[in-house]
Amino acid sequence: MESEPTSSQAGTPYERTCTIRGDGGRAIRAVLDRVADKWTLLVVATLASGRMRFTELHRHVPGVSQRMLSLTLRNLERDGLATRTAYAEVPPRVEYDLTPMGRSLIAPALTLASWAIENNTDIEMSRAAYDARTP
Amino acid sequence: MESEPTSSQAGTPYERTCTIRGDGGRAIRAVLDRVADKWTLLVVATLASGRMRFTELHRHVPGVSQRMLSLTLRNLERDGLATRTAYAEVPPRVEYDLTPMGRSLIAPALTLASWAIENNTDIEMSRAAYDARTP
DNA sequence: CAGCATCCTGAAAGATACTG
DNA sequence: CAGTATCTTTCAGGATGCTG
Repeated sequence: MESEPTSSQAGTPYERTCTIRGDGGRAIRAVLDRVADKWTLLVVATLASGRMRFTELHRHVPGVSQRMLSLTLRNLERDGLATRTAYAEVPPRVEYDLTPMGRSLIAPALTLASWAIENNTDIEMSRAAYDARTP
Repeated sequence: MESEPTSSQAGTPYERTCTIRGDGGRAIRAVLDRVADKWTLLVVATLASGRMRFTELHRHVPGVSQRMLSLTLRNLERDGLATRTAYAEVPPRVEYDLTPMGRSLIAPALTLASWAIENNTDIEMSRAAYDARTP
């Protein structure tokens, strides 16, 4: 990782004003590296309604491939955000569920999602306008 | 042996329980496509303390290349999250600032960042444990 | 100073096929 | 059912050099 030359600019007190990157952005990096891929938040959001098995998940998360779902779930399990329970039955049954930590991610994600919903139109329009005046 | 009949899905009323993906994930997709790249949130966070010019920004966002900073800023401007003001001087001076909409993104981002800070250690440990038992 | 133009790479993700 | 195994594509992002 990178050492922090935060002292480069002693005169700027903005680190105190905005804790979002008080550590040089390491926190943001961490959370983004964790959840900013294409499927993680979607899977977490789907699991938010309760435990679910693989195929169910596959149906409920539109567009995800088996491969990506599999990878995403494994990472969630690895990070301690979801549990995987395999039942020794035939046919096999595997159920996924959020851990308390996984569930604690829902609220922050929801905040962001709400922001997205509220501002989506404005952003869309801003883009269109920008593209229109920029050939 | 049938275990308990996982009462998870009765039809699918979970869309009401969890607005995070009530639209099939389009909102999440939208916001992630917007801010989940490597630099956007960091730049927004940096601009949160006030308007800044290019080189200043370049110094304050550790690790960013000129190219990526330039691209990030252009996208922020395009999305209506930041403004770009060029002064007709020599040498040139260009200042960037957040728009109200851009500023409104800070709080949600902060929520997520806080979650990251709070849970980072647990996740790290979970990972280590997972990797240890998975050769 | 504030950038754009190029070239290049690795990692993420999609498509498809196969299995315990 | 619940996944792997491969192969291929894509493209974000880094490195470098040049300019108004």
